[in-house]
Amino acid sequence: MTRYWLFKSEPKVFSIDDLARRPHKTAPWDGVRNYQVRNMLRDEIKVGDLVFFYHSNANPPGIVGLMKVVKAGYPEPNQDRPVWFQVDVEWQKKFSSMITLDEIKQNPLLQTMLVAKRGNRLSITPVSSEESKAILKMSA
DNA sequence: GCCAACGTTGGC
DNA sequence: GCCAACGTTGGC
Repeated sequence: MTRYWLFKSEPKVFSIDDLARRPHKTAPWDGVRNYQVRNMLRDEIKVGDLVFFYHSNANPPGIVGLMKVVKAGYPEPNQDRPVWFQVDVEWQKKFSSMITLDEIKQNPLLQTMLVAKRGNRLSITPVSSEESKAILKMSA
């Protein structure tokens, strides 16, 4: 069963277009420094899982496209004590228009999304299959 | 183990 | 740039 996730990135730092320009449209998702998210990267996120790319700190913020996990959690290179993990993601598609945070908040099916809740700061969150269907429908 | 101070995230 | 929310740190 395919699982869905939402990964946040500031487009000024790394955008969906940056991912599309990578060799093989693939990049390691690194730099996570939160233990809860680390554990998801290490234990839960699997090859074949689909990932919504969310632009945070953007104007407006929102979901801009879809990625796929092509390599499951492995330690970031050159780490010593606290070992941080990364996965590799591959660009799948960019939505013809972004689904803004505002639209997410206004869709009754997406009220449950963590990203719609104030104060949520996790850079990676699970997305239910119902939520993912609703998002994909909005993007069509 | 409590909790105040501090740092970071991210919407606005 | 502001600031609310919340995770982390470190003194006790």
